[in-house]
Amino acid sequence: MSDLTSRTDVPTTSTGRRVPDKVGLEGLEESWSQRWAELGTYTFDRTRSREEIYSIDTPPPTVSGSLHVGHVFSYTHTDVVARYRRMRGAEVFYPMGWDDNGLPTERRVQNYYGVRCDPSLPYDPDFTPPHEGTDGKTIKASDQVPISRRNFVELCERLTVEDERQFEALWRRLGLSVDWSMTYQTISAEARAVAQQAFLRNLERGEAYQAEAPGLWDVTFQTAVAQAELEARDYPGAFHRVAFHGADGPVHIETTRPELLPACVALIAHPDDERYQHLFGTTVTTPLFGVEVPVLAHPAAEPDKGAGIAMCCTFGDLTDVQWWRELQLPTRSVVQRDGRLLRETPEWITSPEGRERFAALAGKTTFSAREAVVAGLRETGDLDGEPTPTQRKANFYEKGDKPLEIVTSRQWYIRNGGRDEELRTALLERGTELGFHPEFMRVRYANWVGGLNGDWLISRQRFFGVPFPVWYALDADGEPNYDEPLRPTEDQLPVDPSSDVPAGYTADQRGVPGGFIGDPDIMDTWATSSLTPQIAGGWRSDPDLFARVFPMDLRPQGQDIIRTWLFSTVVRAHLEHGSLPWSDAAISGWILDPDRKKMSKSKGNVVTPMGLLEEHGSDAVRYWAASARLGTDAAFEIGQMKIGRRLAIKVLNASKFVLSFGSADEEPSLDPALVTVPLDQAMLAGLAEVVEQATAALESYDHTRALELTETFFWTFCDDYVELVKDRAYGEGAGAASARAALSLALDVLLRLLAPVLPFATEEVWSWWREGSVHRAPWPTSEPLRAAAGDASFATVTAAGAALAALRKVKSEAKVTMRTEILAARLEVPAAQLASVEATVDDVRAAGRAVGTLEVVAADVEQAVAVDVELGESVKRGA
RNA sequence: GGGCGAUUGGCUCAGUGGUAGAGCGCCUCGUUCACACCGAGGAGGUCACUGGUUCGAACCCAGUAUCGCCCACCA
Repeated sequence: MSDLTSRTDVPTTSTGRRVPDKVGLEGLEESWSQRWAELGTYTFDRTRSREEIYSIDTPPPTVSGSLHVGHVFSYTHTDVVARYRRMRGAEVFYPMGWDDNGLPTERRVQNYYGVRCDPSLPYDPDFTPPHEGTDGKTIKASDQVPISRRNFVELCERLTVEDERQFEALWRRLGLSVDWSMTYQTISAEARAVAQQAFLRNLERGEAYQAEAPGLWDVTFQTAVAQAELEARDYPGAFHRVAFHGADGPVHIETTRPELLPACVALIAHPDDERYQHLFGTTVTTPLFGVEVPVLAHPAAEPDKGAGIAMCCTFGDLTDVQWWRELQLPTRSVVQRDGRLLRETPEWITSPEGRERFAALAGKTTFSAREAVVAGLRETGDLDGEPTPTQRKANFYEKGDKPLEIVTSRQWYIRNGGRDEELRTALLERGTELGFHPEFMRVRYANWVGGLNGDWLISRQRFFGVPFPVWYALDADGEPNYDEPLRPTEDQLPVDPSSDVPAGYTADQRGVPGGFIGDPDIMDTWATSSLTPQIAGGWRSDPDLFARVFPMDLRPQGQDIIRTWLFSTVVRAHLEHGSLPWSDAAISGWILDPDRKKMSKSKGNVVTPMGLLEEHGSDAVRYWAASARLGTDAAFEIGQMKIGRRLAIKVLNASKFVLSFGSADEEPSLDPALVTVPLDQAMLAGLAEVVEQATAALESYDHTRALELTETFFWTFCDDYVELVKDRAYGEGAGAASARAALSLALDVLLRLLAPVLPFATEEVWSWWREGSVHRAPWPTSEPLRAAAGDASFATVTAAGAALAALRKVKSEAKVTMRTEILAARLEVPAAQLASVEATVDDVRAAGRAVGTLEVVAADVEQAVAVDVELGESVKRGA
């Protein structure tokens, strides 16, 4: 049994043939995926050295998300690479991860079990959820039972087991050559420990820091949002022309956010703007609220925008933040974290009328506050004209549906070059060291890094996720000391500061003066996902393994997450290891539906991947995926899968035929010395060329070109070469032996060339006549083929094929069966092909049933043509 | 506004300086001896547009248009 796991570095001696009478694709996925599992065909051998290993940082799919054909598409690309590298002799490290961290899982667990995470609660080891599997029904927040973070994580792990099973079943059926004993989960204790350890080291080196600063905030999810998660969307708004009161009369500004009037801290115009020179240095008062604010000059003000003079509020947009910071303006925030205005009138509004105005707005949403402010401005006559509707761009959290507000909060950041020229340059340099496939994806990295405007915000005010592993000492007044966080040691990780206690404290000191509190926040999912090489490679728990796989060779991923996953992984590896996380990145494109739109659930055209595999067969679906080059969007095309299916079936049938020659007890010979006939040598010469070109293509991550070359050769091999030699191969003697050896040699090579794309059909055929797995067989090289071919040229096969086609054409035009004999004919061939056709004329005769005289002459023709043909009696249908 | 990619037969895509290619679809025909999940033959394109370079351009250069995506733009 162990023979299938052993490497076949040299062609094994064949042990005869076990070709079934009937061949087909049905059932190959089940039987082979099971056998591969039993035999450990893809088991990773961790004794190999770094030089012998090819390691892949596979994207962990979000298990709570739905399975999508896009997954099948891009994971097939990776598997083709993995199988190729394995056959090239590398030990492939190809673990699968499950991403069960983050909002999608949080929501599912809430609904599935009817619970809600409350990190302030203690762990309950005997907790039983109130519901179990509520069939997608949403449980109202008020009905959800609050539980500790640890209980919540346990439920998550329980729920995702089922999701993972489904994914694994799909991947096995698709034929991913993953070592299934090596999977990881992004919410596992190990992943949490890795994320916390990496964070603590960042903290120690000063790469992670806390800051109280204005930042983008989602009022629905009530969490801070990072630059990478922004999405600019069109959002309807209106310009309001509003009068401020100056000493010399009104000063008009235009704003889309009149509700921020109470948060106004200054009016700002460009220093060169002549219209406002006389106002610089003076003050004006805000309408309605009567707050005195200065008129200031700043170059970021654009004279041709709006009125040319802007109202600076804390905070309406990122320009406000810039002005606030650079002009050292006061902070007068009125929008709270829930998206509503302050409930109490702020102290900077002093006039009784202003305080009354604000009191009427207190606690309102920004939307109703805006209506109220506009009504007020109308009343006082400070609204000049009517609001003009406009379509503006606003920043949204990619999962949210309300525009982001800017609020001040204490957050954790990791330095990513966003405010540090030296680090930015270093990270841009890393980008140039990384091999992007395709190359043009590189600019997306450079654009993103070049456009960063701040460090990486990694803290989230959510409940489910990896907690920050720090506590803060409370002083005698109960105020936390944020400057010196209390840290665990690395061997204590993972910790949950909401239930674990820092060294030197006892549990009853939590939250009391002189005691401590835990950091309430969790890390952004990218803070964990950016460490997949470290998690999968055993950075923390298995340094021996890590040394053998890191830095990894390949990161396959989608183009949409270059700015997030790819970049953040580069940042973490750069900071922790001073290296790239991998040498190459393979970027897959989108799947487009027939309307050329990205396939999505909302379009209602989602096809379940398992259904696709069941209907068309895995090899067929893989063929479709492998036909699309990296970085190129591909159409979801059933037709392409049918072509793949046809190819897989042809592989089975042609192989069966090739293996049928010779007597049953005779072993197919792979002896190149037997190949003596020019046509056979010419075919092998062509195959040698294909091997070289396909190998070069795969080395440069161009699996599509490799497949195309192989496939084209394979069809020519079947349609022309096999047809030409089959009569001879049926016979006896040196000619027959030559044909049979050439057929076997070609089959042996073609199966290996096709194995990465069609793992099931090729393995099935391999099992008929060879030992071991084709997927552990060595990738073919051209040398043995060239040795057998001598100086023969594939042009001979082309010429003979063209001659055969000319004979077929006569019969096709005469509408007779191909078995009709040709009693006499003259073949006119291009002069350059004359020698080739003459050398192969016996095979051409046999294949064309040219039993009588066949004269071959050179003529001024572009392609071989048969003239003066005398056909024998047509074999009619049913005759 | 800046950038990246795409634009080739009805469809999906190759082709990156030397007389337009493949597969699917279509048309005609054939077939129990590997394969009807088959085979043979055939029709079908001024290579988005305009200009330039060149003996010669689908391919190089400049510009235009359309589509997709990334980034920026929130007064």
